[in-house]
Amino acid sequence: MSTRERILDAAERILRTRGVVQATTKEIAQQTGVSEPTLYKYFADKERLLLAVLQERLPSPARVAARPGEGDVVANLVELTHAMLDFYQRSFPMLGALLADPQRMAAHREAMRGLGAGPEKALEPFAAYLRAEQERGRIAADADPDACAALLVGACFQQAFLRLYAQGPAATAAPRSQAEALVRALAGAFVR
Amino acid sequence: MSTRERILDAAERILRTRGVVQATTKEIAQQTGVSEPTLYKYFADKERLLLAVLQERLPSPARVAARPGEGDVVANLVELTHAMLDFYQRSFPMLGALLADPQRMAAHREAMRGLGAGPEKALEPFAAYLRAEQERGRIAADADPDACAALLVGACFQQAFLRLYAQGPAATAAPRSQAEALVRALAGAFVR
DNA sequence: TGTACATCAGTGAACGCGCGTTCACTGATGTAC
DNA sequence: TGTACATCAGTGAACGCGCGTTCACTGATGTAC
Repeated sequence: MSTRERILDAAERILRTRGVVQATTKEIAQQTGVSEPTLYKYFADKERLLLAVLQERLPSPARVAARPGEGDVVANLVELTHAMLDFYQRSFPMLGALLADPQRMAAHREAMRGLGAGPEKALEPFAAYLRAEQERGRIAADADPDACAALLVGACFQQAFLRLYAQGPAATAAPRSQAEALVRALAGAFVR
Repeated sequence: MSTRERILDAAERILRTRGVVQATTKEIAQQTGVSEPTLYKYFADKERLLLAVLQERLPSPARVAARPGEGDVVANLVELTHAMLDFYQRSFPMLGALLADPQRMAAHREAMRGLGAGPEKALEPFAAYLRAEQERGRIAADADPDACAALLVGACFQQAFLRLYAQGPAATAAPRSQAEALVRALAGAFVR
């Protein structure tokens, strides 16, 4: 693995487990196993290093795997929701680096816009799946796929935060039953 | 207003608009209109000052105003949801100070526990309202008030974040139509 | 009422530390002939 | 094949700056007699 990748790995790990405050050049270099000047061979300054971590290691969530029309709609949604809970729990600590500094957040937003990515894109695959099932008539025709996606994904987002808040960086994964409860509560609204 | 309050005001304002990174003792003192040593007359160190801001200025959301049994359930929920969107949008930037440092988050959690408060409490009034309406038969008996609250409040939480991400610290308030869409999507599940 | 002293909010100036960053360098590997 | 040089990843040591924090102090207000 290239040194650059190892640096990003180390920085990501520190961001996740110890927060931006602790993400010093000294710490990142140490965890990478190189000297501090080496960081500057690969990144212009610390800010660019952090932005690179946030761009390259804050991926869109695992692509929605469920195939519309196959299996049970509720079961598929539970699967997706469970994955989403896990995804947000893993990536939430990194959002701290964005919220800690609006200028950094703006820089990240611009960079993501150039790539057609960003946190708002996390809702889309969910909404797309719902729309596809709707076309197949497995979901009520008057349901609002975007709003339903916002409800489910939003709940995952917050529940992930609350879990992290309660348990800290070493929080265990949310149980499947939590995803089931959320989907069941929503499903009454549109599943046929 | 006491100096202590003015210090907290200034620190809160900086946290909201410019992030923890910019929340230096120099900046806080300047915005308060006092010298830096004055901060130490009221707080043992900077960390305690920040914790005080996070404890005293990250209140529980406006108490749920809707009276169960009165008015229209959907209309009441829209009102609450709209208020919730606004509440999270205003308080989200301060979460950055918590996510930036897990130790700070742990300290905050312990302090909140002592007060019987914390971010997980934001769901409760919502769930309580739903339960009360359920007892009155205005909501389906088999609905899950806690899960429904998690969906609605969670969506507010994430939508507030996305709005801040897109617009920065000076983000405008979410339109009522957004609250309506969320409530309508969920209401099909349980409103009688 | 005046005088002597105590209390207390607030300050200017200084301090040390740790941070991000740069400098001049080394040692290994590749390349030309 | 050996020799001379170029390239390049990585480093030890140092630097300056800004941060949080402390010191010894001031000036206003309250209190006793």
